[in-house]
Amino acid sequence: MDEYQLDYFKDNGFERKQCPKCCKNFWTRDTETQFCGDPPCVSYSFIGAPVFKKEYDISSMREAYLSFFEKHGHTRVDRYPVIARWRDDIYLTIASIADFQPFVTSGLVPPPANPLTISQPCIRLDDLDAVGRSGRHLSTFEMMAHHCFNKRGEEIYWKDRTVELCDSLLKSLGLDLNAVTYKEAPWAGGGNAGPSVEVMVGGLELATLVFMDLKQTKGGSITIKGESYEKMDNYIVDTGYGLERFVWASKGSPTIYDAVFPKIVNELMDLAGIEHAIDDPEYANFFSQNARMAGVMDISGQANLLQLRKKVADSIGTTVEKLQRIMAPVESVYSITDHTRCLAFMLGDGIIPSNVKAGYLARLVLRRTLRLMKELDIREPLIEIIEMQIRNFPEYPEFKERLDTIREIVGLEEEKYADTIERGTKLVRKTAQHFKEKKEKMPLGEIIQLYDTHGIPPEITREVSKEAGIDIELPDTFYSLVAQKHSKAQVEEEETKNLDLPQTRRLYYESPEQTEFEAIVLDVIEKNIVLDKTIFYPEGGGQPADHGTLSVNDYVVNVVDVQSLNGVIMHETDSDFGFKKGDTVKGNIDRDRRIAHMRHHTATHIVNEAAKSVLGKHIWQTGAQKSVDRARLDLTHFKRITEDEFKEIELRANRSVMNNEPVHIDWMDRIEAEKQYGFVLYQGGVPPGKDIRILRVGNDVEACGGTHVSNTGFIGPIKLLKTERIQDGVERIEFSAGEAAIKRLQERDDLLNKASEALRVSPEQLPDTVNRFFEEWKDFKKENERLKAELAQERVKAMMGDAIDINGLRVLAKKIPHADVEELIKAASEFSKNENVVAILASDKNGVKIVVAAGAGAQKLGVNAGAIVREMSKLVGGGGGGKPMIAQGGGTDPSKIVEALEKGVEMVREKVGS
RNA sequence: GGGCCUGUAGAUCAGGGGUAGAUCGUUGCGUUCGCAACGCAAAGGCCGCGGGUUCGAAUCCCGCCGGGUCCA
Repeated sequence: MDEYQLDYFKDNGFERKQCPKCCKNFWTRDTETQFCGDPPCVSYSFIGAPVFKKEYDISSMREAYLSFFEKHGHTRVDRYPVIARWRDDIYLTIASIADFQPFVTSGLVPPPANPLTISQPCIRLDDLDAVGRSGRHLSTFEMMAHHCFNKRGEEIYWKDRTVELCDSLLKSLGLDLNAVTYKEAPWAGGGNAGPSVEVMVGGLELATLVFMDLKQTKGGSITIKGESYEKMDNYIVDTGYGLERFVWASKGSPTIYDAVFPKIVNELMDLAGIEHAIDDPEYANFFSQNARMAGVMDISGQANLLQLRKKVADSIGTTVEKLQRIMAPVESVYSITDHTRCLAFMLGDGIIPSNVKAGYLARLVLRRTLRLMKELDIREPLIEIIEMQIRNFPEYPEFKERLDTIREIVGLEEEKYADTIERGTKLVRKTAQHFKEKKEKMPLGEIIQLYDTHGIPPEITREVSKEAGIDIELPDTFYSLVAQKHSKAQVEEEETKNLDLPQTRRLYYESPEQTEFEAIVLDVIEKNIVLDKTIFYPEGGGQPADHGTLSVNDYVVNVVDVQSLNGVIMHETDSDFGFKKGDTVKGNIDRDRRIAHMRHHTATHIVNEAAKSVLGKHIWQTGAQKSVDRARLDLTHFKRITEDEFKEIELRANRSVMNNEPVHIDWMDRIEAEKQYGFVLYQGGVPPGKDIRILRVGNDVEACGGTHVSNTGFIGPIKLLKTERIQDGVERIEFSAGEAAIKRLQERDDLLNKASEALRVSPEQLPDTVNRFFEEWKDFKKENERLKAELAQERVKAMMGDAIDINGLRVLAKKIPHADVEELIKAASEFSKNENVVAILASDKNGVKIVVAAGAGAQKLGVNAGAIVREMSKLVGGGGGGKPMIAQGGGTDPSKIVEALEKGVEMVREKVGS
């Protein structure tokens, strides 16, 4: 491939070589260099031998990088949040280029500056197992980058300049340029691809320079890894320089953790009571060997970890056990250091822990950290360590602002985790006991079930089971087995048809009050009609489509749905009457429906703002739906909304209505709007396009494509109906606005009135009266029970004489009119307290009820109450059963009661003879 | 978004179509100068809510509400 034949390489004496180990091509200045520079072909050589002329910490390295690129014509851009709110395809920001996807990279929206430089905090949780152990893995890192967005014919710079900049940056840091190799590594990901080079120094990949110029296209002419691609009109320089790796390389310490967070590592070592001897040569040797070896292997998974331990132990002449004893706690400290930094970013940027979506990832990291802390017996509250991290980031003052909320969240999460573990431990103990008694091993399925359903990590299951006296085995592949359980077929992505039609002019934006219009039919696709312009609002942003009519002359059809396909609005009708291209149609929308939607939509913004002001800045809309008579709004919140908060939100929302605030709508450039208002704009999702519609009501500013009232007073009353917790960390508020709110209030009054009328009291007295009734009802129930028992005793006394004698058994067969089952049971069991008796009782309440009870002596003779009831019940058209001592049954045919009683007696006679 | 588990006495939980249970706690009595401990006894349940199936539902089915948990 000539993709990599750069003039820059040629002019600067580079040579292209092929690595004899991995057979990949690379470029170097140094004629001596043999290998590509990438582990496992080479191992780390920078440990103990820093590659730059001085040491940098995070801040100074970041500053050195950004100012270098500023000096070379780039504009510095502020970092984006670690939660990717401007995207709906990923939860976390995983790379600097993610900030500019999809609209900048696609060319739809111009970049905030071009070329630009940024240091973007990123979170990747894929290799969580390796963090702390490999010496180099981090869950959270800053990707320093410079990006350049080129258009065909308007190129700013491309490959040569990019490599040149990289060279000069490294040189400015004092690197001997002979030490760099540029390894060819074609890149593909996220629907894009292109050539790329990895910048290798001392065995460490310091940066990747990606030249993104291909996009995945069906039938594209270029094939990579089985996918077809074609050239893009926009081609992008996408670089990624690992800030932490640069710091590490500048220090040459045994691990990246010691290089990046020396202070926090030390404090945690103290808290864990570990002698931190990284300055001790023997100790340092352990870790540098470990890092070197780990650098050349993939260590995810237990089996691989053991393999690594063995290699390291062999190379320094010690045992695996000793190595494990020394390394494991320190590795845990490293993990905690990394994880708490991750949490500082996640919580600092407003992720609320939850059991779904990004919130789940935050909880995952949080619980993992708590587990590690427990293993090390660190008693310090987690929040203290997170605060330590936050103090360590003076460059992110926004974290300090949120500290109170973060403190509360972490406290709650710690409690929740403790609860889960306590519940879990009990459950494991019980399960273990169960299998111990059965003298069986605990099946793997059970252990998976404990984790999957109850969140108990397998390690805890093992530990607790051991205490309970049974040993269990855990396969290395435990977590992949869990994953398997959840794996399912991928959903086919819907193919969007491309209509070859112009975008429909949206009259509903131009004159939102209008309810009638004329337009020309551009196309008819089955029952769908496309017009040149429309006032019909297509479903979107949680607002349902308008309904109404379209007519030509006297012919009228109903519009039942309206959808927008890439800006072309389709009016679905309930008739296939032949509208023709070029017809002029008259359209009318259902005005009441539209107005109800508008009221609910604007009200949603107001309630959102009110909730934010009452509950806090962490409140974020995760979904919303409007209809004619109600709306719902889903918000991120870490605990239940209390009654008082609920009322306060309602009050503030209505104040906003009573203030009759104007609603401002402006079309703004996306980048401009983001700069001015921040990502809070994207409450209702991310709209496509260069220009976005900005809606301002009071303090609320959102990107919104819905139809809105022009002044809040038009909304009328807003009645909050209820809150619901739809997921952990997500609260749903339901409310009605305008006429619908009045109707809701009237309905509630009706309910109240009906309830108070039923009890003949005024609504004010209702609570007290209901309480009294309930208490009295309970008393009567008890009284009733007692009386039934008494009655049963009396009946038994009275009926004794009616019993007939069958071979020494006294058998009582009798119909007790109107008695319910409970009475029969009480009487029968009272009677059968005597040894040699059988009670066969029936009543005609609600069909037929039958109860048979046999005394102990009768049972010995073979009398079975259950069997008798079964036979008797058949006769009366039902069924029954029970125990030999007492059984119940019944049927629907009271006329057969006498017959059934005779049958019962006969069955006793059969057993004991006459 | 997709699963799985779960709701029974004040608390922790058993039962899992046929008379609602255990332990702790509570109250009373006994023993004691008194307490603890012990013994005896009692009170305490719309078996989350609403439907359905059934002669009969805490139990089975459906829906709702609440709690927990895993995955993407």
